[in-house]
Amino acid sequence: MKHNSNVPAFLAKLWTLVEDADTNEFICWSQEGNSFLVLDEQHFAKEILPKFFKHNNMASFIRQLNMYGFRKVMHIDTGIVKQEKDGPVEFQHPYFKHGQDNLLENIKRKVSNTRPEDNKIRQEDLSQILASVHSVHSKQESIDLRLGTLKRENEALWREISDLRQIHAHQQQLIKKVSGEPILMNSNGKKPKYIHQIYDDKAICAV
Amino acid sequence: MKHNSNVPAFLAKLWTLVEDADTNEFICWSQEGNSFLVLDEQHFAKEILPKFFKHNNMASFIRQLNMYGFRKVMHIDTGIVKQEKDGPVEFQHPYFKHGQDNLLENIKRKVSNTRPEDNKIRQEDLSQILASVHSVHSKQESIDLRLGTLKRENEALWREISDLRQIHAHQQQLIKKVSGEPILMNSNGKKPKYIHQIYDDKAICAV
DNA sequence: GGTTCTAGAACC
DNA sequence: GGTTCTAGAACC
Repeated sequence: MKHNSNVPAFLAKLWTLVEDADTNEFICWSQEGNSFLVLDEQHFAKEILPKFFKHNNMASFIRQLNMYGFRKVMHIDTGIVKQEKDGPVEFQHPYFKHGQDNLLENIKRKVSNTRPEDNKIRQEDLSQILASVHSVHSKQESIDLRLGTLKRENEALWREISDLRQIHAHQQQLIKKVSGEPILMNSNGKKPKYIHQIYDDKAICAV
Repeated sequence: MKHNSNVPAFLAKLWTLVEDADTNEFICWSQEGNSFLVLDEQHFAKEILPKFFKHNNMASFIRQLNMYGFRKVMHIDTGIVKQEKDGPVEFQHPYFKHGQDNLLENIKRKVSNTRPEDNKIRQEDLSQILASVHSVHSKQESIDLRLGTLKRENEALWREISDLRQIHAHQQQLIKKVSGEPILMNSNGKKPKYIHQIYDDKAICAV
């Protein structure tokens, strides 16, 4: 293995440990070479681990293995035979294989605080969204009020226009009767534009 | 200790284990009696644990302790003296005290999936809120359109009324000129109600 | 990045 | 509720 490679210290030490024939009594490659076995857990933890790491706890060793994506190899019981409780522990990683130290650089330490940060962001999002909902809801209420006012005003306007048109028609009739010709001009000298003409080409939906 | 009490099996076994003078060599009360010590972790795990539990793993024992709220007692290093790595492990719980088995019933196993459920609920809330926001937003857009339409219609109506009033006024003048008296009645025989009278007591805000 | 204590989650 | 494997988080 290249010692100047970018392989983390833990992986380099683990590789050395498993490769080293002197410690094969306690930790070694499996038959297939795609996993490693710890044969005497107690002795391995107390005697071998401190020679490579700053502790002698199997738990810390396993924590590191999991941190780098190693998985314990479960020995499924084939039928009746009960799995021996004190058998060797076996760990495996797709890029940790006998004789293929070039794969080691593919093993990545799991990065922390991805989920905690996500949760915090989610919390902030939640607050922002709630504030936004309340804001939109308030505006909607005021718009609804305004809409109701406008609608009533509008209806009143239509009624007044209806009334005014009738008055106008009656006056027209009256004037026609007395003068013989209708008056259609307003003060601007232009023919008035009726509302139904303005909206002839637009659909007016009900409120 | 009452054997018919509602104390979980783990706590009952742990209490027995710590109390039992025969195992004091491996697990016993601390001097003050407010914590317990495991003196020879390796022997304790492999020889004592399986006599009380269905395993011989210190990790499983510690997992249970944590599950019931026990905390490891940390031995702070006073200054220069380095803490011995292989000293006894010590665990403590406010309701686990020498000679006070009546307190045991206060020790509660931590219930699981409180946080996961919270997160799931939060996720569901988030989805519902987002859907709600989109719904309200859509409605707001349609109301805005409707409001714009009504506003323009309203303005056109005001203009037409203005025109009609002018026409009416001119006609009045004309009729007055020719007949000597004004015509104010519409076809219903009632006096028309002008829009400014309807809204005299209401403030009309701008859109 | 390493070590330690505690917790989550799956399985029994 | 117990056991096991893995992960979170704090501290170094």
